[in-house]
Amino acid sequence: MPLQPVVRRSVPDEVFDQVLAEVVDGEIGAGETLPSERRLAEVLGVSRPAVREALQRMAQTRLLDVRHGGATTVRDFRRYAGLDLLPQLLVRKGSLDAAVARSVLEARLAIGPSVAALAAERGGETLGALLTACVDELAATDDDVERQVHALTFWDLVVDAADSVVFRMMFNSLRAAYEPALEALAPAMAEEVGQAGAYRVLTAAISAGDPETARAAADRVLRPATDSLVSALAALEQTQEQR
Amino acid sequence: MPLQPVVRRSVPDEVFDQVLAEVVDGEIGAGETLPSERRLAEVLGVSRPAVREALQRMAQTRLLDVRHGGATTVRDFRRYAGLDLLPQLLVRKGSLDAAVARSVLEARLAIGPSVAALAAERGGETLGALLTACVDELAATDDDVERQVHALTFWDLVVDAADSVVFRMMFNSLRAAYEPALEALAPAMAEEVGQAGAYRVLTAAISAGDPETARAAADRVLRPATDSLVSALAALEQTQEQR
DNA sequence: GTTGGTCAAGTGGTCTGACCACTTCGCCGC
DNA sequence: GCGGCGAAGTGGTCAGACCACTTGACCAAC
Repeated sequence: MPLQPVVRRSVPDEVFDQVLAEVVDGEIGAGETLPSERRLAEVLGVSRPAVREALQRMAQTRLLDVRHGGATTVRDFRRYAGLDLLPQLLVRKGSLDAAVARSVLEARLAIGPSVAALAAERGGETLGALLTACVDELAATDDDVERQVHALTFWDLVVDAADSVVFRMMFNSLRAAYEPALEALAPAMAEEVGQAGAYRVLTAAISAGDPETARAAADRVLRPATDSLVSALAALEQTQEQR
Repeated sequence: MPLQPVVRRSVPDEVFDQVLAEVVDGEIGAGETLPSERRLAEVLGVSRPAVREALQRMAQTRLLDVRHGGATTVRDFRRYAGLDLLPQLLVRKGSLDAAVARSVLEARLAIGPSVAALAAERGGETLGALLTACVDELAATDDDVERQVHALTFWDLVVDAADSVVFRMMFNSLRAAYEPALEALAPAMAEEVGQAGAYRVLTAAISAGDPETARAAADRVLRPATDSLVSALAALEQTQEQR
């Protein structure tokens, strides 16, 4: 068994997670008020600064509305939460949320091709060589986890070449949600990252500076696994509907 | 002159913004270490908890790496920052960053049609009526700011109907960046939100449950303004290249 | 009755100073 | 050279205090 890094959870982290769970699971609905910082500190058995830090972090994520002198109220996270909340939503209570996972797959299928097209438009001279090297590495290994890492690097290069901050940040957010579960997802993604050929075609299109071909090639890289996983998740989603 | 709400900036807010600016402007490069919390508190003339709160918020945004007992180092925000950083990047030092604005436009043009297609697939019975009501309101006013608000509501409904959390959160993040500048952008967006007819076509396609028509209609709503603004920004970007 | 003022209670905002837990790194003895 | 020790410096946490603000009840003046 591979040794795991020791997880060190600070007190504010713990508080953050607990309050977040209350909010996300709907225990405290939007518009309701949270207990006061002092009260929370007392109940949780921690100091007020610790509570405060956690609440401020939640406020920054637009999950709380903290008003000086007034009460702290819960906001509707569905309406206000940004993409950075994705990791917390994707894996809740230790298991993957099927609806969220489906949504992630849909999003990357929608966005990936557009990013590839932009990369084809704007990619510099060296891009082709970098991508090729990356695909070579992907093709050279048999390990699905390693393949995923290389696929991620591949897309990282593509996103860089697209030269669009918003896509860059979207990619960062998605990766932040994806990476922690990378090992667990290895079997699910094996189908996709095993197709080195598809990545080669995409690389060629991008290198050639042909946006529309690149868009289609990217679709061909992403669609098969997306489709099969989405239907698998749809089945799972039925099961999960115990909420 | 319309009365403005009083802005009340807390000490940690102030610290957060200052440190963020240092990081985003590259004054402190990725990998470099920040002064210690005590030192920062002293230099900024505030208490350590205030500094701490700001730094923790930055760490949550993946902009800093805070290690117990060790130094606090700056991470490469280009590689790690999530979409929630968008507002801070879009308007820096009080003025709009052209490259970021261009990127926002590109992203919404890439994503909007896909969301519309999903909405057409999944939209319920009442969706059409809601969208129509929204477009009616949009068509009924002459004020460009109001029109934008209605357009935003329109897309809000579409995103809801698409029933995909990731797109929902992307939309939330984009809106959070967009709304503060809504008034300033009114002239730029007037062209788009003035085309009530295009929104009607899109509404019809979504109501009809026809994904591909909806995709094309959404493209037709978004593309004209996107194209003209992108070229305007390209010219501006030349000017801004004094960095 | 409505308006506006006052005041107390409760909340978040901030500070101080202390101590704990951890990392770093140089010194020391082997 | 190498392992271990320990001081110094860093972030983590706490307690308690006080300030600033909102809220709502109460009351006076119109």
